[in-house]
Amino acid sequence: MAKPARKVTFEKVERLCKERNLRLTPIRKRVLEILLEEGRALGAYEVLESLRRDGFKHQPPVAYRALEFLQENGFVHRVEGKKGYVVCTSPSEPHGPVLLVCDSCNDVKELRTPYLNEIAGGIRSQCTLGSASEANQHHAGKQEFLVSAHAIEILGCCKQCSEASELSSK
Amino acid sequence: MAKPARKVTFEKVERLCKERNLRLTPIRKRVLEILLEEGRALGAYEVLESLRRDGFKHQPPVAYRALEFLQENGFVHRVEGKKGYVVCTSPSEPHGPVLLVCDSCNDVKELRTPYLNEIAGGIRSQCTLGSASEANQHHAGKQEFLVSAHAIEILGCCKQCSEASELSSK
DNA sequence: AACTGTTATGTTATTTTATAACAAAATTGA
DNA sequence: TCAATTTTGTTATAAAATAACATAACAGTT
Repeated sequence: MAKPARKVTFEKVERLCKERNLRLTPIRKRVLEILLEEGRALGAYEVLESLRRDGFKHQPPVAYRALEFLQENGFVHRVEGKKGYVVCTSPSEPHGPVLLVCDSCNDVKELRTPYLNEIAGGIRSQCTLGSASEANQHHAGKQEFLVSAHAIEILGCCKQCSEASELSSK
Repeated sequence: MAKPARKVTFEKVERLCKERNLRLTPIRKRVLEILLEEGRALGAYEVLESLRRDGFKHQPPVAYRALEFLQENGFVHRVEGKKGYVVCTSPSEPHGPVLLVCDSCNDVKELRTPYLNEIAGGIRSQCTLGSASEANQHHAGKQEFLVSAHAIEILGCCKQCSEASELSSK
């Protein structure tokens, strides 16, 4: 079930890189694949370990640079609360992420429009890649604050983990 | 101008600790003061450096433990994007923070109700201290995700820094 | 006051996360 | 093919966070 979605995302990123003249080099491509395959928030050193297994160079900067490239171009989101990275589910429209982060398994679901619109009031591109909702800009405005981006992380417990803990408590 | 507000906050925390039978020990008290005096997001090691200057013990766990205590009890918020900590402006009502974080000076403003309500749809206590907005819980529900807390960080440039950069560019 | 369980502190060491700096290689465009 | 730019390789280190365990302080009994 997950495979087709992964393939779609991967090809979309490839297409976007072509369109934007970005170089999706082997390392960058592999890091994207690793994140897609895992489907949850991965730390840079977890990515590094996968690169090592794949025979790639695996000093820290290798992973950090690839992740930086993917993040700067809107293909992955940083999950601050987990010090990790996760693939963006709608890389073609720049946006600040709204992430559902499972505390127990690090699974991340990204809320998409219309959820995102309802919560944050619509996306508004503001700087190169960062973005902010109109609602946030509006309220921030009263504080005379110029919004460039936002990060919304909602912590809790995903369906799988809830069910697992229910079972074990019986 | 800032002094009275700091004093108010400090005394409110002292009162809350008394009410809740929490031990606001000298170290914890000093860390709270340090954060109040600085008014911006401070990293644990910055706090540590202040403790050192004040003659307190200053190994990393000293700061981390005090910050953990203050955070768990809702007196400070963690600023994930800055790996820092900032004093909560409404410690008596548990809530997930909505923070305006200045990228250039680390100044943090916390949006309070009604901003918070408008943006996130009202506060709803859900676990011991974490909390989540009804709106977030609602949307998360469609994903069958049990919300326990949220972190909303809005990045940008504060008034002071905007003005400073306007001046320097003339 | 002495005892006991609990909470907080002191301390050392280590782990985890992230970046600086610079050389070498690959790629792009003229 | 040359020059400029970007990406990669590599070493070293910095910065942030925690593990583990000993000691001390405190709270509530007797």
